[in-house]
Amino acid sequence: MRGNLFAVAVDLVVLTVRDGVLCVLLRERAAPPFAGERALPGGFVRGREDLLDAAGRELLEIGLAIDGHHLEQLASYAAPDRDPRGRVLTVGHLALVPDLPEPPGECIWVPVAEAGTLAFDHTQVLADGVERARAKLEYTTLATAFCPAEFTISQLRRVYEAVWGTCPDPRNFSRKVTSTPGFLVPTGTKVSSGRGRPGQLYRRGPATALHPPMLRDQPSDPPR
Amino acid sequence: MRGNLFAVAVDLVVLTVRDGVLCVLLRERAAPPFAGERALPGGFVRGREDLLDAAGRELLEIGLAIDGHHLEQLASYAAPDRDPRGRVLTVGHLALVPDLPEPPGECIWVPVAEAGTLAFDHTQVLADGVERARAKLEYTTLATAFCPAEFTISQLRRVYEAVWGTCPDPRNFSRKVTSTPGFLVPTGTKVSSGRGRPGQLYRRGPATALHPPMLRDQPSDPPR
DNA sequence: TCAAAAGTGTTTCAATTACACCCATGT
DNA sequence: ACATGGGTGTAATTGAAACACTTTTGA
Repeated sequence: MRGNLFAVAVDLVVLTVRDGVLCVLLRERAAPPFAGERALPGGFVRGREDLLDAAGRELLEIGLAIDGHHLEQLASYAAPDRDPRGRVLTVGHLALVPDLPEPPGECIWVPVAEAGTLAFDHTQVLADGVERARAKLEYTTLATAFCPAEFTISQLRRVYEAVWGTCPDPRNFSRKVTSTPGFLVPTGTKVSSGRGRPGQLYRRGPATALHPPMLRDQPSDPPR
Repeated sequence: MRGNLFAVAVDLVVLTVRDGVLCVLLRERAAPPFAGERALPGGFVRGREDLLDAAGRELLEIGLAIDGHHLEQLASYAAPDRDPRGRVLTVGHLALVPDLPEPPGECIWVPVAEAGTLAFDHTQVLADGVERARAKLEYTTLATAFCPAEFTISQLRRVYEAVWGTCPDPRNFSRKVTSTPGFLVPTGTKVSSGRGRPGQLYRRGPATALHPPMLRDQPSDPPR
């Protein structure tokens, strides 16, 4: 078998919305390389694991339950000098989780806008993950992955505002999501958010696609 | 460094449109494993190559020039038993080329609908590649990657028809693509396609995104 | 002259936008 | 009572779908 051998890692772009701000889960590296710098959580693929299994295990080790969370493969990165220890290919994964009371494991939540430069090529992996999340909010129902099991339309709208930085008119947004079949399932109960009229509670519906899509004001120009 | 070692391969989903039919480039495997079966062209990553470099080299070895062709990473596949020789991770790539007079190299053009079951997990890789191409025609100008340097709107429309199986009304399609700034650049010359009124010739413009997108009648429901 | 393909004009319809207005609740 | 957020009604606007019709070529 020609070709050289690689260690294969999975790295996780775990995104959430905290207080209206899109945040990513980062870990400060204890050991070299890049000791002391911030990096995406991740680790090597073990034994007979498949990629998504390895990513799920890393989520578990961080302290996040697997099921109920969105987890998908992003892209692979294998520049020859990306890891000084040798040839390491990493498969970036995107995980979306609802707001959690405490940062899990040894990790910290950092606003995406303040993430700065990360270890390895994780700056690029993070950028790709955020762009993927932004794009998918347009044409899928993925925004619910940022919400707890039951949520109001306001909470869902705040997800769009945090991820996109903007969002359509609240009243039209409400109509759009409730009129898409299978997007939201009303629970029948209402909840008060402190002030104002209480909102209807919803769960995720079975729909995944959004037709027609939700429109951003100035969508970014993705590379072909 | 924990974790086991992998051989890393790149496999290519090379798509083109021949006589109005979406075709994929396949190679019959000479050596085990899967000897005699059809597979996607590909090979192991060598030396200090990055992934896209390795995919470009494979394209060259097949006999296709690199530049001018669209080439992008698709996804990685690493199921533990996908290759009987051991742990091999493959990074699928998508390449789009215009119709070529002869099938390059040792390869054959096979209509995607007749590809059947391929070696390894290449059936899945092909399906993912086709789905990516279908999706990208909606919101990018990628269809021009299937066309030669100069082409008519009819040729471009036939790309949509081949890839999607359907396409909007020819007259509205014409308006849509010509009214999107930067999609098409008229060359000023006309060309006759045997019968009927000659059409205007165009080149690719600098635009990559399509806003608003081209709409399919029944878009497939992509996994979240 | 006719068939075939390119391209324009125009009507119809669906969806988004914008915004006036009412509803329900906490203070 | 009133501020605050939830939600409905509705007109204006935009863009796509549908299709009649003209233009330009080859046979």
